Amino acid sequence: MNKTNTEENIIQAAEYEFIERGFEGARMQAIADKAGINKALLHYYFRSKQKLFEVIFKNAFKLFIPRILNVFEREDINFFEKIEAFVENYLNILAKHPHIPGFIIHELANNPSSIVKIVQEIAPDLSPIKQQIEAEVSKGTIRNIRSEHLILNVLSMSIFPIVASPIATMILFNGDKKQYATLLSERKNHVSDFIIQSIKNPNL
Amino acid sequence: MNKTNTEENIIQAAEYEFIERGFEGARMQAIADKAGINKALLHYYFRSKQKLFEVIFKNAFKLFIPRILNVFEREDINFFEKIEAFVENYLNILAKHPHIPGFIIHELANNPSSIVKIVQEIAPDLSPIKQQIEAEVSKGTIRNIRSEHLILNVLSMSIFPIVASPIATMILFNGDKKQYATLLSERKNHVSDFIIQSIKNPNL
DNA sequence: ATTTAATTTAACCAGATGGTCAAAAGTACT
DNA sequence: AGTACTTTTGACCATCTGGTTAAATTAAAT
Repeated sequence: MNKTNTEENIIQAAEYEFIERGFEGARMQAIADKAGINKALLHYYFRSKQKLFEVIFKNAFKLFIPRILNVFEREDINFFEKIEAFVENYLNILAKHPHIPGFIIHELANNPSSIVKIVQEIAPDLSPIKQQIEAEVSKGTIRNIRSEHLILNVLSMSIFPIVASPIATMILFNGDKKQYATLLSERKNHVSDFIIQSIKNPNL
Repeated sequence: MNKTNTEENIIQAAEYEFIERGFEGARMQAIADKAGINKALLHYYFRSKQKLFEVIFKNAFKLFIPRILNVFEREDINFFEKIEAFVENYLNILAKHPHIPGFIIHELANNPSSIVKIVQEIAPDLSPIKQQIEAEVSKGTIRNIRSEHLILNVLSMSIFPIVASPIATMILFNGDKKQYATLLSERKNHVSDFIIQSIKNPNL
């Protein structure tokens, strides 16, 4: 076993454990077992549970501040197409990592300074997007809307149905997961349609 | 100290502890301290951490399946006004209990059967609302939309900004909580506007 | 082959945690 | 005042948990 392999094994195991159970629920022993190593080796590579957690959290968070925002820097498509592209992209990422948003939200709920720091470091700068929205409002392509609301609406309709899927499945489909999965797949088109329908200037 | 008082004290303390820290993070000792009693008394009233948790979870969940749904049974207002009334009501409840939705979502993430059972018992029946949406589509007052999507959109835009407030505050306003609070207060009008704008039939 | 450094393990430890128990304190009833 | 029942407590326990240490194994360098 060389160092690189073990370290990677640990990270994968820790990722699963932390994201599935949260910091408090995660067990160092479980991570060691899943990585096929001794618990002491865990502390040899990452000094403490806290340190290991921070590595995992950082990785997870990075996944969700994607280059996807770059969509809004493209000049070959218009604003509505950018929204479509963004939503589709984001929903794809969410489908691949459905447990990460809930994980991030939960761990951030109590605002432990260690994590807040990480978020601040990595957090993306949305001001270009804000400006772009404001520009569209000025141009009159979309009706008057505060940029923050629009951003929040897009993120809400994309992320929430994933984060709250257990309850949503029960309430909407009496627990039928297949039906809910179908609904989710429909949302790749639905969400952007719904948004564009709402913001587009009806006079054009 | 009479029984009623102690029991109520425990429940209040447990509510705070569980909702703030989650089942795994909650400590029986902390609950006992906060209730001003002995830890053994906790087990005298509620046999185990699990049992106590279930009581708290049930209470919390009940708060969010409100009679508010009754809004949709009113006959004195039209569909759009119902949406407005619902959103305003729901956002008020959320403002009063901002930590409960995240709590419910997190505890349900791993689908422990004990909790799933509770949810199934209490979960509201949305079929009247679904039918109402479909009726509006037939009437042509709103454009064609699948009822589940509309419901999910309303809930998403209402709940997500509260659940994800720590990150949202950082990303949108660099951590300025006052600005975010202002934004949230604006949403009582914004969310229903945004929705109605999206679904209303433009030909009418 | 021998020394040196890195990797891995088994055995332990201290503190925390949920939970128990027998006795004490309180209450109600006669 | 005495009995019976409920409520409350302090002391205690078994187990779990993150973390440590010293020794063993393996790999790298000379």
